[in-house]
Amino acid sequence: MSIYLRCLDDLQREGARTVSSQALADRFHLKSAQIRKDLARFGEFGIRGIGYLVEDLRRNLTRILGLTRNRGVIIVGAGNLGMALADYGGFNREGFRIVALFDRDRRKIGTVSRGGVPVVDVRRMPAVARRENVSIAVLAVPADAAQRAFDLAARAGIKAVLNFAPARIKTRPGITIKGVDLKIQLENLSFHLARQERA
Amino acid sequence: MSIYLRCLDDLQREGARTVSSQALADRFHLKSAQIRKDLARFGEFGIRGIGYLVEDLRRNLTRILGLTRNRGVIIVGAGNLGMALADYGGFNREGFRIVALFDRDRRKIGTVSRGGVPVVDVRRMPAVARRENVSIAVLAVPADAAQRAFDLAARAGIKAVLNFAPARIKTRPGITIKGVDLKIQLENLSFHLARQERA
DNA sequence: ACGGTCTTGTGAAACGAGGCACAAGGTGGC
DNA sequence: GCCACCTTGTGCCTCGTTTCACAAGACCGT
Repeated sequence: MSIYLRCLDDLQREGARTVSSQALADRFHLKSAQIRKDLARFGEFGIRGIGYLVEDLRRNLTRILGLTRNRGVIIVGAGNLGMALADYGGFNREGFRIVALFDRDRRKIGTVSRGGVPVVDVRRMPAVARRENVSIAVLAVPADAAQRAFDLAARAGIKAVLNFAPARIKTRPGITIKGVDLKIQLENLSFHLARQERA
Repeated sequence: MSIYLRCLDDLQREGARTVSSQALADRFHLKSAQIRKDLARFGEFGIRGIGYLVEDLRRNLTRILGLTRNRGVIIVGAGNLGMALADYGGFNREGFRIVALFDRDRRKIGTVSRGGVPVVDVRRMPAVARRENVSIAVLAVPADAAQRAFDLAARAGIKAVLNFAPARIKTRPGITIKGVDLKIQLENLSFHLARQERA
């Protein structure tokens, strides 16, 4: 549902001052009623006869998504994956701010990623997380270190976790965890392929 | 739905010869009826009074998911992300086989990743993909190269694409595309956080 | 000022996923 | 052989989500 926001950014860049639910629906291969229902859940942002004011709707969406203040994010694990995620795409412009990478390897601690994100000793995670008021952590560690990394993040006051490690993590109440397991993604693709091939 | 397979692997390692839908349900915090419905969609694998034969069900699931022959996978873009994905976790054992990384950078071409995956000139993609009968590609390139990479993969006969670039790609009929956009993931987490904070 | 034409918001209908309960089928003990 | 006991497959129901259809509001040309 947050992909609407991305679309609004595009529209704003294109200079559109207003947009109708129908126009949005076309962009997403959806029905216009769906768009209206989604948006109406959080208040009446539209104007009948006109549509939605792009600028206004964009502000409201960023507020609803909790992106008013740039949320701090930490990345645990400064391997290839962690580095890649740190330099991914310009978050820093749009709602998120990668505060630091954490690792145990002494040779990595003290360096910075190509994008300028510092690599910090994992033991300093609680201090840094609290000082910068970080509530989101990304786990980019090997599978066998995932649970430990999670526990550490939990102790550091993290409230939401994005887990890239191919491991099932035992969470605890009050912490949202979302897994991004590449193998499952590939299996879903393979499943779709198998269906098509049978048909 | 494909996470069942992972569970069956675990069970087989534990030496279980048979498993009931109830036992599976407990592992996933689901109801037993759900499991049975899911499995019955593809045929009657269970035995009344006994449950499911682990070995047998596992074979059937891998067949349904199209993993009977290890599917070949290519990765486009040999940056940090591509390298990390290539060495991710032991796919090669379980259904997928990373064939090659592709890149345009001459300094990278000819090298191999830590896990032993070779980096190949992007112009050889069609030849390699067809020779190895690859049908899945992973896009790990910058946003501005994503569309070009996709077109290239399409010409190479790729039928399914996993896109890590933060860009919307114009697909074409017959090709399944699945986006894994980190920013959207983070926004979803932020949304959940915002909801909790308001409550 | 006023009819025509947009577009939103929303009640009603259609659809699909998830859960319950039970008949059918199979095992093991006696 | 028979009976108590399991477990699957499936018809029914419930509930949330998507879709449709329409009244209410807002602009525009005349």
